[in-house]
Amino acid sequence: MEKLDERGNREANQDDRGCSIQDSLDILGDRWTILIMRDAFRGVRRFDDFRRDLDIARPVLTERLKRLVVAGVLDRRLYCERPPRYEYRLTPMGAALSPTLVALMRWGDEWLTDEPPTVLVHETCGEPLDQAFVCWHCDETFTQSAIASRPGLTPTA
Amino acid sequence: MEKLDERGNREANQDDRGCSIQDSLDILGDRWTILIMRDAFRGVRRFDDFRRDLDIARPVLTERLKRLVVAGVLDRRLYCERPPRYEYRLTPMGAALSPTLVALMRWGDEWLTDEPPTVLVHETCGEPLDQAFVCWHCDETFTQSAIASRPGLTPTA
DNA sequence: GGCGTGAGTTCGTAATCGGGACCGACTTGG
DNA sequence: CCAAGTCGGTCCCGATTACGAACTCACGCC
Repeated sequence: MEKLDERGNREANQDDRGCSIQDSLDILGDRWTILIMRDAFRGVRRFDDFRRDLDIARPVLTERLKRLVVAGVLDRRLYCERPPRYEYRLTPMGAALSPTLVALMRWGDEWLTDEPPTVLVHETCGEPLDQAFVCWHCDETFTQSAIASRPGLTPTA
Repeated sequence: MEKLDERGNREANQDDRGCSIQDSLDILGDRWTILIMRDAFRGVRRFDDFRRDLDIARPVLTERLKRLVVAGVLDRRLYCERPPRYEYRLTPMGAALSPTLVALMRWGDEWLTDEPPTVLVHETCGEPLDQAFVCWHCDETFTQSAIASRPGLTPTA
């Protein structure tokens, strides 16, 4: 089980265990969950709205929502006592997924559609935003290259 | 099938069709694909290396790689004629997924693990990088809020 | 000639998905 | 009071899909 790389070192334990991408996918990694989160970002909160919007089978939705609540990305709260009705809201942990969703959306917009992409705009000026990497130290911004990752992910194609 | 919102407008056709998150997930949206892409970013290129690293069933891996090649995110090329051996490399389209993978990794690092997160460093200065939104117009950078999205995704929790 | 390896395919079984029916609590309308 | 509707589920069943093990094929090594 102990995996060694070609140089004989133990791979930075980013690997088979503790890889945070793997961990994230343990929560988000099926055909529906990310779409549920997308809807949650859009403001969808109620069971039947998710169901109708996604056209997902009820038992599956029930199970997914339950998992997401347990995982801590959604919060199930009573919004009406009589009759008891629940709504699902993003927790801070769930809201923190926005960069992921945005990245996914931008990728799809850029590579998968011809239609005009969804633009995110800066509220204060109305100009389009971009998602990028910043180095607060150099006060530099770049969209992709010049990144070294230690350890793990190597974004150089 | 024509869906109208409460104001009677046709929802910005971002919705049930043409949502780029949905489109992206049509390619990436199962338990394995994103992990395959993560490995590809790490430099994994050969069938059996993917298989061993992910501990994925062979037929499933075959199918996923095929889909990814058809989708255009991986390129299958012969790297040895006799015997014929193939390797799978990221295309530009595949490499463009790095922000998504990074976002996912950072989310997992922040919310799912206690271990020290993987830091991406700026190659020229060695200081840690951050992923953020930038407004080239205002020359401002922010990590989350103050974003209005037109149309679709509303990242306000 | 026998073994090992890389890249698969085939097959049988096990888990998962999706659809439809049903349920329980309550509201609204007559 | 009774009927119908809504919301948020659960239960069950048939169809997909996943997974594991075994087999294939083309070679390279000794």
